[in-house]
Amino acid sequence: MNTQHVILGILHNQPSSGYEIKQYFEQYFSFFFDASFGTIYPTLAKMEKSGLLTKESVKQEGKPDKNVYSLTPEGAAQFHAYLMSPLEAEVFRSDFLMRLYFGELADEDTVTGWISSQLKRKEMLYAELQRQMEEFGERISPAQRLCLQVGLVQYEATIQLLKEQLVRPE
Amino acid sequence: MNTQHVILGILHNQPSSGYEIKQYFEQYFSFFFDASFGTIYPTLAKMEKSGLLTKESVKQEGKPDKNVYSLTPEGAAQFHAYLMSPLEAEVFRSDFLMRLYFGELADEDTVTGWISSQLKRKEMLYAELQRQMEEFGERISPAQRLCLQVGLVQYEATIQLLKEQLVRPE
DNA sequence: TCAGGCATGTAAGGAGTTACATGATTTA
DNA sequence: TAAATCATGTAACTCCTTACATGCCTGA
Repeated sequence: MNTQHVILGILHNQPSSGYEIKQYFEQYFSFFFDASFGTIYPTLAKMEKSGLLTKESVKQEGKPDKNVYSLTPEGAAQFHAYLMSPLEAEVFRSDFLMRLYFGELADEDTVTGWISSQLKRKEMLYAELQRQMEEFGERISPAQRLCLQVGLVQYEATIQLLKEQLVRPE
Repeated sequence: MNTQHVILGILHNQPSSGYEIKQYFEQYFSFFFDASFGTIYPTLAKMEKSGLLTKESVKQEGKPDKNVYSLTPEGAAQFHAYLMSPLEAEVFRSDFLMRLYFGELADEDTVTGWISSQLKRKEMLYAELQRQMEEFGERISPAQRLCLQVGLVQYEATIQLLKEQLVRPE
């Protein structure tokens, strides 16, 4: 799974510009994927060149023009091929856990600082997912709901554990 | 946090060869970090060149020679500088969640297949963490124990949710 | 008039993977 | 003698990020 696959998926739902694709990432699945403009724009250009997308310039009122991309039949086929390909392993890399692992080498206050800032982050992400579940929970597909739930239960479990740890460290 | 920092941490505990460092990754924190030989060996060479490590060739009985690396004072200083630097955000990229998100575009059996293979993976990782907790739980530091616990509670929560989903999909 | 949002792009570089290449020793 | 484990390394490539560059429009 790479940026190209995600772009295919988004454009399968509706034609969009690079800017809109980035907003989509941030709104709907920032918790398990992200990509910068420095990836998105070159990827779109490459995909158009290889025939997966078509570009159309669209004029807007009170805003700059935008390039709206749509899937070609080849683009749609490529996306379905991705969905049929073997599931890839998740990538998880945690600076927080690495520091905990080597925590003996730092003083206690430093370790507590890591735990409380990690807790704060998780709480913010959790609140954002809850907001999304309240806002979209009724309208989205069962699979999309499960997607949100996976995030929610993971954050819940982590938040609870980290809170306990701060109350009675040991 | 990158491979260099992790190598510094491991060598802080004990001098090791590249091969041993890789084994260490796999045994103790494969669930939140990994790196291939193609990263480890060039990184070790670079670190030696820049004065963070010293290399010593060690002969072994019934095995090829190995290059054992040790931290220099500059290496130790660099590691402590890393521990004092701001905590970085976790990186999480999930092919599984991405597919769920676009799940309407695949048929129901395919989605069920993703869920059950994801469940199987998580169960294996969970079993491995449990084994580690039983084997090392008494001997490791509180911070290292917390590290394992974070993995355990996240996997537990996810496994439970995915199981429910397979029993009564909706 | 200036900050902020909208919009697109490029260039340089960092970090990592996979595949290849080599070769010793041990065990079945 | 073949497979598995131990051990080190390189080369090509992929993918991505950051920083830079540009410019329009809106609202305070």
